[in-house]
Amino acid sequence: MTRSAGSRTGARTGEGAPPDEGAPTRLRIGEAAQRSGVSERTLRYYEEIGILAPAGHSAGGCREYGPGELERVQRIRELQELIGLNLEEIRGVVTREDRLGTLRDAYRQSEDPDERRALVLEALEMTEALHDRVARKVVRITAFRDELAGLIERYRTVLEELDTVSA
Amino acid sequence: MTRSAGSRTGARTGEGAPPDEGAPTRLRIGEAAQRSGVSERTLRYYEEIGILAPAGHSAGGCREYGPGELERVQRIRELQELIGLNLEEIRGVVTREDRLGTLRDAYRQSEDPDERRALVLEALEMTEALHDRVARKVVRITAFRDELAGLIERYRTVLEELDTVSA
DNA sequence: TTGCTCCTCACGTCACGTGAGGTGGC
DNA sequence: TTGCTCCTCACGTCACGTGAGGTGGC
Repeated sequence: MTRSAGSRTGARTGEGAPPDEGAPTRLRIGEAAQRSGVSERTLRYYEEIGILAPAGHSAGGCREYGPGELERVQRIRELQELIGLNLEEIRGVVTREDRLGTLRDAYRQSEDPDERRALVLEALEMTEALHDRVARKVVRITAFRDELAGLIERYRTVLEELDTVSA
Repeated sequence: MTRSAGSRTGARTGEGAPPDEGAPTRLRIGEAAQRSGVSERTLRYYEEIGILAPAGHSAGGCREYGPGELERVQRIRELQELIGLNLEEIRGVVTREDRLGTLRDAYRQSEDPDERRALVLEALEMTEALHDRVARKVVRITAFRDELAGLIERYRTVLEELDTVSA
């Protein structure tokens, strides 16, 4: 409930703003959407289905997003666009990553080592599976790119022939 | 209306079938869907919106697909999954490719050379635009793959550390 | 006749898009 | 007060998924 409502326009047009007071930059939904390249609706929808919560709310009830949330949007988009996961699958991935994140918190370093090991192993296997999917897609898309390059070559040849004939 | 209904099971389990009678293999929607890796509904939907027509119909009214249609499905899928075009954009691409295809028909070789040139030039520019989009995506997805590989490395290191500590 | 695949509606779903109508801080 | 951005419904859309109910050839 730390009342830090304002701070709009951020570091936009160099205005000699005071050096950060320590609190990370909080953006309202409009700016957050623009910077992460999605729509406001998308951010609200991600919140609705529980895969991305705002860092907090302003006094007036506006959603506020920090850098961590923007990174999360990037992650979600990568998993969605580059691998082709749906949002339910993505929930599974980011939930596991969240649990892993808690491992790095200092006050949890003393937790059950077996459980820690199991969690890291699970994350390793999940990431390997994702890597495989991406690697296969890289193969397909590279082949497709080369196919298009070949097509371009042929069109150019045809054009040259058409020109030499008409000349 | 060439009545060639039957020919199911195709060249499935080596049955010593008579060597092809010349007519290209026609598949009904079930086999066609399986071979191109999409659902029957998807093939019907593509027909509904006018981007893929069956090669013909059997006497009983069943849709029949030839090798050309299966290739077209592949093309549509590449444009959809690897570039991220929607079906309206895909319609634009395949329509242009169709017009280009008519250029190769012998009985049309005598058409207006200026129009031919314009068509090929148009196809060249369209393909270059597609190539650029794919190339950019290759960059992104390769970076993502490497990022995942780095994550895997780190998880493995963490696991080793956990093991040496507990040993 | 029984199985299988096919057919045509037609409603459901996922991931948002797009207004409608209203509030709230500079 | 005027502008702007934000809010919450709520219906629309795209690309299919998923039965319902029925026909047709081996």
